[in-house]
Amino acid sequence: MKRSKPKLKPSVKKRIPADDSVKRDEYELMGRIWIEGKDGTFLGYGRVILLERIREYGSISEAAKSMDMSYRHAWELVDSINKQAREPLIETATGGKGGGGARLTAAGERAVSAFRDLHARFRGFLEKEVMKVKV
Amino acid sequence: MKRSKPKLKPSVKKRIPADDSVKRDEYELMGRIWIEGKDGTFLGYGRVILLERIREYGSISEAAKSMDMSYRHAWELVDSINKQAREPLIETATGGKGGGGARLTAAGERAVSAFRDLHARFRGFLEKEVMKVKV
DNA sequence: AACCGTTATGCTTTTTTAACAATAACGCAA
DNA sequence: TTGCGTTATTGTTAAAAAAGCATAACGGTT
Repeated sequence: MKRSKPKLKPSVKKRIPADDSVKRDEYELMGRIWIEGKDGTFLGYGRVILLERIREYGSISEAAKSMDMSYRHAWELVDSINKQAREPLIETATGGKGGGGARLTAAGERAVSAFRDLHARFRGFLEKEVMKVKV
Repeated sequence: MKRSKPKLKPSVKKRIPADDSVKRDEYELMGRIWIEGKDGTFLGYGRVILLERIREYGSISEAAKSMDMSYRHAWELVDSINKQAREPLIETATGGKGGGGARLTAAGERAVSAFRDLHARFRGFLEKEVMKVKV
C-alpha cells in the first residue's frame, strides 16, 4: 500500500482537544459531542481528526505522530472504530512496499464527512448559546 | 439555619450522569455541555442537580446522600462553584440549630434556572440532530 | 457544660486512566 | 535471504482521579 506523502507537513505535532469552547467574558461555554456504539465511543472529534490524518499520511503511525499520539493509542482507536462500524472505515495492510499502511474506505469517507457536518452545527449551537447565557 | 425537609424522599440515591444521550438504532448520539471559569469547571449538569438538591434538603450532606455522592466531593463542588462565581451561589452555616445547613442565594437560583434553560435547548439540539446523522 | 448534626479539612487508600517499552508478524524490495 | 517500515499485540510503569476514613470547628439546644 502506498503512502501519499511521508511526513512533509510542518510537523507541528499538536494535540487535538476533544472539547469545543466559546469564550465570553470570564466564562467559557464548553461542549462535546460524540457517537457511541455497542462498546462505548464510536466516533468523536479526536477520532475523526485521526481518520483525516490517516487519509493524509497513508499510515496509522504517521498519523499518530502528527497528533503527538502514541501508535498504540491510535491503533486502539482504529480498532475500536472498525469493530463498531457496520463495515470497516479504515483498511490496513501489513508488510509490503513501505512496510504497509492504512487508508479510509468509502464508508470511512462518508462517516468523516457526516461527523464534520454534525460538528459544525454543534459549533454553531455553542456560538449562538454563549450570547444568551447569564451567569 | 433550618432545613425544609430532612430525608423524606423515596431515598433512591441515584447517581446523576453528566452526559446527555439520544438513542437511534444501534448508535447513540451523546453530548455534554458545561461552563468553565478560571479554575476549570464552574457549572455542569451534575453541579446544577446538586444545587437543586441543596435547595430541597437544606444541607450539603443530605443533598450528597440523595445523589450517592460523598459529602467531601459535594463540598468540593460547592466550594469550586462559590469561588468562581461573581457572588456566592450557595450560602452555608456551621453549628446552630440542626448543626448548620446550606441554601441557594438569589444568584444561585438564577444560575440554576439559566443552566436549566441552556440544557433544555441542548437536549433539543441533540434530538434534532440524531435524526440527521448517517453513520 | 454536654450533646448533636452539619460544615470544613487533611491524610490515606483505591481505582482508573494514561503513558512507556518491547517484540512478533508481515510482505515487498534489493 | 536480508533489510525495512508498518501493523499488531502483550506486558509493565507512572500519573491522575476518585473514593474512603478520620477529625476538628461551629453554635444552637437541652
